[in-house]
Amino acid sequence: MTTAPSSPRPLRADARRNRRRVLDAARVAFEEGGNDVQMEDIAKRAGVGVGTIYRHFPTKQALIDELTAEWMADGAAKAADALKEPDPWDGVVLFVRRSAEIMVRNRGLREVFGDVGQLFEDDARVQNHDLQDKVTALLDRAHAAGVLRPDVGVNEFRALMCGLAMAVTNTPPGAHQLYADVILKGLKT
Amino acid sequence: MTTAPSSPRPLRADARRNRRRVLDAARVAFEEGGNDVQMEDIAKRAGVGVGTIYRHFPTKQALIDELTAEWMADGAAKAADALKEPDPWDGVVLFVRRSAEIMVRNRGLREVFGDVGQLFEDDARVQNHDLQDKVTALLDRAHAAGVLRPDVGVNEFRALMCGLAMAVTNTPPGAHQLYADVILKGLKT
DNA sequence: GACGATACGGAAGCTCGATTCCGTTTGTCA
DNA sequence: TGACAAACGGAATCGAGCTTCCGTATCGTC
Repeated sequence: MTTAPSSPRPLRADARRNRRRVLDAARVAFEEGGNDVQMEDIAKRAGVGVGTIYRHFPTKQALIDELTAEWMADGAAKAADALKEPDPWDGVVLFVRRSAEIMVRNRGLREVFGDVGQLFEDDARVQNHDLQDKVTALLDRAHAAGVLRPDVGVNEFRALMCGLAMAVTNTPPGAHQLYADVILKGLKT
Repeated sequence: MTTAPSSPRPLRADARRNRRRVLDAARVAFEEGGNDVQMEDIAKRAGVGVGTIYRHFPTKQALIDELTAEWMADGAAKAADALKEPDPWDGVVLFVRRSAEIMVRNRGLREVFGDVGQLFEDDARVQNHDLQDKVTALLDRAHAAGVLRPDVGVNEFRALMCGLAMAVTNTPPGAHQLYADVILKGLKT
């Protein structure tokens, strides 16, 4: 996933620094502008030339994938938090609410989710088993406690989260918790 | 909205025929492939040259807008049906269910909805007051009967429908009614 | 402090799709 | 049926972005 975790000699100091700058700039840019930020914008924000981006990431998509992996890891962490909640239903509520909050601020993530089909069918591109597993655990626990609609599995849940992302997209600030509430109410047994 | 409803001389017979063919081909194409169908595909399906499309519609966007207007009109008709339902809540249910069904089959419409901000803020481009008004009536009636969450107005409802569209997007066939149910349950007082 | 390997910047190239243009064809009207 | 306007087809043009390339600058090592 990350470039060369193994053998070849370590990056030169300036290269390491630039790689980080590119990633940071790209993160901000994609969170704000989604897929239609341009490579040149990112380069400008990072204070490097486009060529430098390509030295570190073979394509725009590879760069996005790297960020996506980060976002998924964050999500997995959030799910892990939610699992710490003693009450199974509270766990679900917490996770959905937080997800809504995150998605309001991250257009790139919303778009990635819109692509779900592609993203999740083919596990080659972005590793997300961790997120997948944690969410499954969260839902299983709620099912076992009989507080979550039994016909909602991970896939259905994911689709609903995509929906939430969409609803949240062009929405007056603050309203996003309303959508989270509607979905939560709909999910409860 | 439609090209020149008024003064200039009527279209020649072949032109009229071609215009219809283009529109029909475009409808099918956009329903299936959304915004990324290409003008040339449409031309091919319609059995005309690209030039002919441009004789009738100044840009690709104009063509999409024309179809969008049709889709909105359909939606308004569905909302009108729903208003005929004697029970206010049944009306909402009917409308949401049917909308879900329609959206599963129409990628173009889903994408248009994804753009909601643009589409509805600026009423210059596509006329949709009719849909807007009918849905407002539907919701008002349900509010008055006390069966619909009072904090859900047209805008919130629209956002939720967008969400539904998204959820429905990469979904196993048949599952879309599940999402409609979840949202409906969440909407009910 | 000199040399080779690495990395950099950003102009040029390439691809893909929308849109334009114009020589040719077809419909309409007398 | 002939003349003219209207419409057609589709090759050529144009623009937008991603990606490549290469001359120059920097790093790390001896």
